Amino acid sequence: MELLKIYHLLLSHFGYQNWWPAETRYEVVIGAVLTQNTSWKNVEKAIENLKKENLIDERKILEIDTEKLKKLIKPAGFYNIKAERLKNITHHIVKNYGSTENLAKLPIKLEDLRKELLNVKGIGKETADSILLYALDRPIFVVDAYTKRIFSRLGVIEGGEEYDEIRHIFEENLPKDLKIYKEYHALIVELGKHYCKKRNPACEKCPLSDLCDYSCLPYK
DNA sequence: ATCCTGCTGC
DNA sequence: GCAGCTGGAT
Repeated sequence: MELLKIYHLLLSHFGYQNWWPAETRYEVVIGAVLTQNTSWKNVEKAIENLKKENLIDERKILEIDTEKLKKLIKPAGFYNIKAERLKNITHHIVKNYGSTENLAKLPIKLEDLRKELLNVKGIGKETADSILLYALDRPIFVVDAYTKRIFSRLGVIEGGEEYDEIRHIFEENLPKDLKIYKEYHALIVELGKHYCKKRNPACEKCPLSDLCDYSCLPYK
């Protein structure tokens, strides 16, 4: 498996992404929920709205009226359910750990913490893993729609595999390294957005074209 | 399989 | 105009 090689190709093409773009752990949690099926650009606006009101704070999100929260996060779309989801995950964190910062310090087993997050309504596998990796610094590989698309086009996976199966493929073929996990997923997103697009992929310029049979590039 | 939503880029 | 977006629940 050449997953590490692909990582280095992406890294030398795009450079370090230094994900996740956030000032605090809790801001990562908020971003992870808000970006569900939503482009980051729109999430930025929602987070800006929250920052203006100094709301990137677990207690304040719990205190704020849900209708007001909906208005503030509106730019991120799906604001009705996302407001509830933000309340849900925040309530879980505060009730059990006091704060995201505090949760990050606790020596809870990764699998246990993951199951716990998945029990929060509105937190699925991808959101849970994003929180674990980027907010809590836990070594877990995040799989998203870009990951599935890119690596099925590359032929590394078939495409129909389940989330955790794909996650295991990455975890078993990469060094268990936080930095690599964080950067790799960020690089995958970058490639998916600008090159390995759903339609009209830019295969000619793709840094992985040498490894990929998906496109119909001439003389390949 | 469908619903939930605003916004950007083409 | 409308496809697509760092999904999840029903």
